[in-house]
Amino acid sequence: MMDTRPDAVKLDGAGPVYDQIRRAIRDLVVSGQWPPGTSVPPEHALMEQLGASRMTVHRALVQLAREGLIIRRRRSGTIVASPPASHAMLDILSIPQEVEKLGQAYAYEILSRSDGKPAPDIAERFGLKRSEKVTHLVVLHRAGGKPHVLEERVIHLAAVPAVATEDFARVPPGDWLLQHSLWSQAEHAISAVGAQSEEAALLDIAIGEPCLLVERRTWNQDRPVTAVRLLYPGPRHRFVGRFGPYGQV
Amino acid sequence: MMDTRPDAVKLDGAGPVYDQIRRAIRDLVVSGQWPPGTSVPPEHALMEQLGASRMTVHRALVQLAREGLIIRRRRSGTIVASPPASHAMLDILSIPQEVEKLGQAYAYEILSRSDGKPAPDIAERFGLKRSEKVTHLVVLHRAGGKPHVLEERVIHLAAVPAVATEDFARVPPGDWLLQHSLWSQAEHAISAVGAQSEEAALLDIAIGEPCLLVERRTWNQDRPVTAVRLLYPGPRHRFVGRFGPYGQV
DNA sequence: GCTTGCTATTTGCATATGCAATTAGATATC
DNA sequence: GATATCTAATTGCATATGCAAATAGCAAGC
Repeated sequence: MMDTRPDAVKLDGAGPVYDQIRRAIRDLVVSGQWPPGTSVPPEHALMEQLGASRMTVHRALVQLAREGLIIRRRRSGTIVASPPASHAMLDILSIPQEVEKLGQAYAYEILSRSDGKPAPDIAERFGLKRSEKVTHLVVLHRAGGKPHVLEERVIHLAAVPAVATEDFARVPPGDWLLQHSLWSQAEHAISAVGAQSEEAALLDIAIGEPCLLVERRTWNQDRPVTAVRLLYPGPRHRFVGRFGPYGQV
Repeated sequence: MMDTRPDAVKLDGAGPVYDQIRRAIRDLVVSGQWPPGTSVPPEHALMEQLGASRMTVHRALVQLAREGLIIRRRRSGTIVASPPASHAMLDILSIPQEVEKLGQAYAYEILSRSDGKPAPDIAERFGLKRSEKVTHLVVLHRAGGKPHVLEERVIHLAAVPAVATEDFARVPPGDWLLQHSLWSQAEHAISAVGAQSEEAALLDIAIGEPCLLVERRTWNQDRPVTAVRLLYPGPRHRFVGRFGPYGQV
């Protein structure tokens, strides 16, 4: 057995007791004073040491377990977890918000629209059956007058019937959908591609210029709602995320 | 006042009661039966309706509130929240894990190493002061014999003294650091760039070919630990993440 | 050695109880 | 009408209690 004499848990008197306990233990873990594998004192011991009831200690520990900092097993006790494979959290803002955050003027333009059964190339690009009725849109978003991102989207009429009577004159499709549709699952994929000729022309860059491609598909209870390809030109654009181990912010 | 007659909460008898309640309400929210703004019945009402104690109901509601699905205020009651700006969660695996997941053989090679004060071009690329001592590494990771990703990394000697005596012969630097260093903050940036000549040669692609560039910097309590640039060739590579509204999985 | 079963430890869950904090809405007062 | 005050609804927190479930470690039996 390893020596697992843990440094004492110290409360700071600020806020609810269960949260003081939670923070105290969290700090011991993230500061490395309790490295992974350290055994956390059992509830009864903490209860005595801290003068709190077992349920209060329990509440703190349950929450830490849900956050992934500790692992609890009946009879075996509680140990500090190893930091899991991290997730990078990237904020997904709507495009108008994104541009506004850059401090630039936002504008958009619907370049094309078609309704009904999809053309073969579109069906293939989005993995659609030819029989599924969709609305297909190409939208150019501008920031400060310059092309910011090229959006190509299909919206499933079965999932969002209201799209048939919407012309997207005032609100771009992404934002409109947030208001007029529901989704329960989404999938993102981020990759780098070279701009094709048409895309390059619209984005005002050279053919083959590297672009960030974000492909997002959303479903509501396994029924597809919308799929979108967002093409961001070159090194101009980057996704940034900040986070801590154990998935914290 | 809006009509806020909520559909009944129904338990399914599977697992702990508090979790049945949590799931039942979560499902009503994510399915849209309780749209944002709907008022959730007060604890006493749910308690009677479900035959559970107030603390049990409370536990479910507290958890839903922490997950951001509902908003609770004393006296005002509980309402369904609006979905927040989403985040895309991307799994960040270590590179060996990443390759293994692809079902390919993993290998890596240290292409260069230098210790001490950084050369000017390196200092600039990573935003270092000339006086900070670092170890600078270039590593090529292969999957199934082919170049998978080119890694360029600096490790701060002040934060990780042990790096001075490690040759990374058995474990690549990224994985080694997970074992031998602590971090409390990290920042990712993902962008698309064209391969420069040297990079292209090492990755066995054409100059200018689009690549995904992941730049990650980590700190421990505001002191820099390591910074890395990972260059993934072309459309071969994509980051994928799945998630739901309200930040769920 | 191997398996089987017992026992004590530790966490998990649910309840009942009581009080504190917040505040919407009603009421009283100016 | 405006303002101050009160009241009651609602959530937040902590405790005490009891039992259930899992299981590590030990003991007994083969």
